[in-house]
Amino acid sequence: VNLVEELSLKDKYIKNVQQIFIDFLASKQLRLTSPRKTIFNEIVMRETHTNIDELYNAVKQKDSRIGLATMYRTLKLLIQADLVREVATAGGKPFYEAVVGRSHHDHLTCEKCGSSIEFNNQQMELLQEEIAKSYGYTLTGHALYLMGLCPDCRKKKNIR
Amino acid sequence: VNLVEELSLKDKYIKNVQQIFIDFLASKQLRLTSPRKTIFNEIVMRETHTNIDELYNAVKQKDSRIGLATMYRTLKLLIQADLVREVATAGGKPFYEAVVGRSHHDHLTCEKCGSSIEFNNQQMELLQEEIAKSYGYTLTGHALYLMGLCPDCRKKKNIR
DNA sequence: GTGCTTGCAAAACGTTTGCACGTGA
DNA sequence: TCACGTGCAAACGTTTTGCAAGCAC
Repeated sequence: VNLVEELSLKDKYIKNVQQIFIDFLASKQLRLTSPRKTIFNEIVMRETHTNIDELYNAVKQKDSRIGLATMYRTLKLLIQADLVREVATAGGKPFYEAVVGRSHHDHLTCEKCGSSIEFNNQQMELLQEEIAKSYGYTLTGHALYLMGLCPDCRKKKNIR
Repeated sequence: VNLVEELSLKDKYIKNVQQIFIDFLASKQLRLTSPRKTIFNEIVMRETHTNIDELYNAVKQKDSRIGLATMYRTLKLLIQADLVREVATAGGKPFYEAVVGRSHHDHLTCEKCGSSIEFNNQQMELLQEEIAKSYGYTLTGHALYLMGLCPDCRKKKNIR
């Protein structure tokens, strides 16, 4: 696939996801407005999680008239529509990430420098199913955060 | 062990943990005050996690003069002393739980009724170590939240 | 045209901080 | 004694909300 094809594939993909959002809105008698479109595109395009500030800056660059309140309101809609997930963090500020089109992953975060790796481990997924089942639960989702020291920070720590 | 013995064992246990807190305070030229004692007892006695509101209510009942600010300040100290852990939640309000004397556990929560089971799975712990290592990280901690439907809620859902 | 949406500013919320007064070591 | 600790209230940063004007359907 060359670059042009790739771009058009991505476009098509976003169109499809956008349809999900439109249908969701329609089902609640809500309207597809320009701010909602802008915010939708900004978050669904992203490859990794972001926080409100980053997202709002990006949105403002596309349309500087959009207010913070609209960000929060639209984010809530996207979460309800199951297109975006809000993840609570230790620092208090949650981050947001697109759900559709992103393969499932968990997070491995360095507690020193805050850098974060996303990983996926099939054995882990299976084990979780098993544990839930053993308590009579049906697993519907999970969140796993591994905290650690990244190679860089461990090196620095040893030198000091 | 009869009830009286059990109580005295628990007392002794708390005395020991209290000593950790006292030593921690001393090492920082901090003082063991009456509010700190009250808050310490209230959280270390608890078998499961709580939030600030529950904790503050309990503390107020013991000594109504204690202010919210002191709650937060003392909680911070207990976290620094590694006696309490703060856990971020999706709803925004974190919860707190004693670390010492509580064996390690993860959470399995029903997304319908909110009830929560604490579990521990050794295989899971080992697998996490492995994953971290495979990315060059040293694992220092983790948080795992399984979401699902508890047996009761699944039953109800099927009937409807 | 109707009623959902918006930006703005104000309010609300949880948490932190400055300060004068209290208190433990 | 005197530095640390406290309660109170004010400040803070984030998120939500009320409102009048705007816009989608």
